[in-house]
Amino acid sequence: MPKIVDHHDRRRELAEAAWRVVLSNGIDGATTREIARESGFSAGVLSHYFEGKDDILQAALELSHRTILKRFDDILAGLEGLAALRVFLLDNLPVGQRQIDETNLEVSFWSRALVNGNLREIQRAESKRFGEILRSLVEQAQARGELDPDVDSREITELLGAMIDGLSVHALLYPDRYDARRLTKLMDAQLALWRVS
Amino acid sequence: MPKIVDHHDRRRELAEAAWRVVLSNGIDGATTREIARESGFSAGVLSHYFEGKDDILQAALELSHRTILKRFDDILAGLEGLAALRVFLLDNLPVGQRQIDETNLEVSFWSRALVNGNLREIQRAESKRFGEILRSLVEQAQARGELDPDVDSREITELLGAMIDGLSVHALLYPDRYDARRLTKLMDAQLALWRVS
Amino acid sequence: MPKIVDHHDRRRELAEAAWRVVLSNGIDGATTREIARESGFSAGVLSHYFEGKDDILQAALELSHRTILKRFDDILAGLEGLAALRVFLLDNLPVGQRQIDETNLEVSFWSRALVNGNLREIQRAESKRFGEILRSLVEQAQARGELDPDVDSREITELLGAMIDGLSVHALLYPDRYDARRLTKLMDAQLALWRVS
Amino acid sequence: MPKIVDHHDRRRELAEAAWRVVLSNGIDGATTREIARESGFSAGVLSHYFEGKDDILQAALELSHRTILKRFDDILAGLEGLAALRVFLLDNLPVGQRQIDETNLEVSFWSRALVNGNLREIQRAESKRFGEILRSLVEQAQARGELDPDVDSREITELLGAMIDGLSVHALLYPDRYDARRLTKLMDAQLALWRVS
DNA sequence: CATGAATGAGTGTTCATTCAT
DNA sequence: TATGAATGAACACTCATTCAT
Repeated sequence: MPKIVDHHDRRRELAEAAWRVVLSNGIDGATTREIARESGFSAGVLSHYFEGKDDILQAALELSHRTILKRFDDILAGLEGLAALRVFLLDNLPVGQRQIDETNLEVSFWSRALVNGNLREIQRAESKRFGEILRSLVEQAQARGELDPDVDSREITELLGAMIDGLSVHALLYPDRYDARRLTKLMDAQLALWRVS
Repeated sequence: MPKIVDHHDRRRELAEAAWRVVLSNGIDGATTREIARESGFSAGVLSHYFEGKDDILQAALELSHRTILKRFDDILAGLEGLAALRVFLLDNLPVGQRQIDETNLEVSFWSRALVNGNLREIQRAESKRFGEILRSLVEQAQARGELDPDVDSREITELLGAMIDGLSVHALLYPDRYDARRLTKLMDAQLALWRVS
Repeated sequence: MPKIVDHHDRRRELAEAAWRVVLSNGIDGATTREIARESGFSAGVLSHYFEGKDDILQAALELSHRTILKRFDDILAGLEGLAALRVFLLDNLPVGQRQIDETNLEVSFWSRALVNGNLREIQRAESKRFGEILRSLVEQAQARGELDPDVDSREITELLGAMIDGLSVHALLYPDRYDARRLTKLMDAQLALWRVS
Repeated sequence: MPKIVDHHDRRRELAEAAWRVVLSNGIDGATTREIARESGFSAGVLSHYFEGKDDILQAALELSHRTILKRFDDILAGLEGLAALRVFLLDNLPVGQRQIDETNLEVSFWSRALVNGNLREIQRAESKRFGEILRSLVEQAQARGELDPDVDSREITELLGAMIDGLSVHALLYPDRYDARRLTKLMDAQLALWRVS
């Protein structure tokens, strides 16, 4: 019997390598050779686990999404209402190295998603999942009277979602202008706008 | 007797071609050959006016920035306070084809700027100019009592700037979810949060 | 207690798979992976039974030759003279699916045989066996007075042999121009040229 | 003004290199790198003149066809009837190095034509042109009473065409069995079968 | 005996860049 | 100044082959 490798595990391992390469080299510098090198395998191995380069990059993006989604449970455990919403929002800003990396990957894929339907669909699905969680948290906070219940929850959700991505890209491009404290302060200020006086 | 060519004009001409190619092919599909073809010149001509491909792309980005900045004067002519601020913000959302194209180019460059110091500097400078105009408009609106004067103008500016880019990328990636009307409504809703009651 | 496998049988099994792959994919598209897949075995098994890819292809060719030779006995059973010769010739033209496949394989190997001594030797040996049978049938027909006995039997043999391969390649490349009836008619016409008036 | 290269000339030059590489390495060993090396140019130059590898190989085949067709005029000049037919047939057998090379190329492409529609069409067209010339020569010889006028000229044409290709492939694969003299003798014997007694 | 993971050389192809004209 | 022929490194990808299990 040959060495048995779990196909799923190896795919993940290679997708993680792709993830790291996109972060360090940019998405344009993420060549299959470099991904293979980063993974510690030879170049040919990629073809056993992926259809091609696009497939690897998609897998890296989806891996990042899955990682982020999984973390939400831990983050939100024991929290409710506005407190949960705030933690959720702050965790989706580049306030720590982990979040910086995840956001970096996301932004790296935006330019490609503009001209690649597959990537756009992946991000659309993630955006939908993200929006649903966000909206549910917003409505919970409204129900508890912590946020103005008279404002359409969809409006709040879309504004907060846009704020997340807008602050994220600014923080990544101009890290000297937006450190974790500033991001937190800005997000709190935005939330405060919907507080009931 | 050599043909006299305005160096500056020709650079602009080529940068415009690069601009169009980035929009249609994506920034990864923007090859020098394609830019040359789009410009109507031969491939070799690029080397007379640009250091290399990066230089062409930088020029295209800077051209887009200059075009946008020039338009602000027209847009804001005759307007003051909140009205001016609102028009300024809406003009920076992808509400029309021109704005969609400009935003598309901007987003296309973000991924490269993450790993390219030159591009990052260009965008930082533009962001600074943009932020100064925005802040001045915000403060004007505050001074006129149209926006809450007790909120730090820098805070409002940064939130609005983030909102612009966040809504922009969402509208580009998911155009079915964010049409011009929705973007306008959302931006108005955000502005209303700072209205004095 | 190792599993007992008849080495010879397994080679044949794999050679048959190679035979099928050459037919469906062309000899250039006959990869070891595809041959393994077609055989139902894993890729690595080929190395246990063959020296390498060339060896597999050789085995497929030899298998085809053996299959063809074996069939001659059945075909010629009970026939003599010109009738036997005619049946032999027609059976070597692409008049049915079996013959089409066999001819297809043969033609597929010609290009490789031009630059591969091993394959050339295999085809030379087959050609020799084929020629000997053909000549014996020709001489039998001559002896029976069915074909002109004054013509050198080697000459008739070589012309008939060339005619077989020439018609074969034409029929494979231009199947609309040469169906089974036309091939039969042409071969009969050629034979008739040596009939004694 | 840059060095101006006649596109058609350079294509021909490269197609000739491809022609030589197919002869020396076989059609499977005809890599673009090797063709470029043989041409004396770098690998990248091929893309300026051909769509891809298939296009180069097609061009090599078509070049060979054009070369052969052009020679017919010289060969047949001043000849008529059976004499012309005989010279035409002999020139299409591998009796000299030039003909050997041309036939070699042709046979090399047969295996690919079996699975490649483009190549098959090219060879079909050539076969059609060849057949038309052949038939016209046959009919001329029949009209002059040099060949039996009672035999269908199409039948003679198809048999001679098949004989050409059959003898050709045999001569290429087993050159020790078929030298120029033998090929000539066999072709003459075949022609004699239709002579009027 | 059979597996299939892994290799790495080699493939066709693209592309930014150079430079003689 | 503008051309476009030519370069050659780099790219994604394929594939025959090896070998530990």
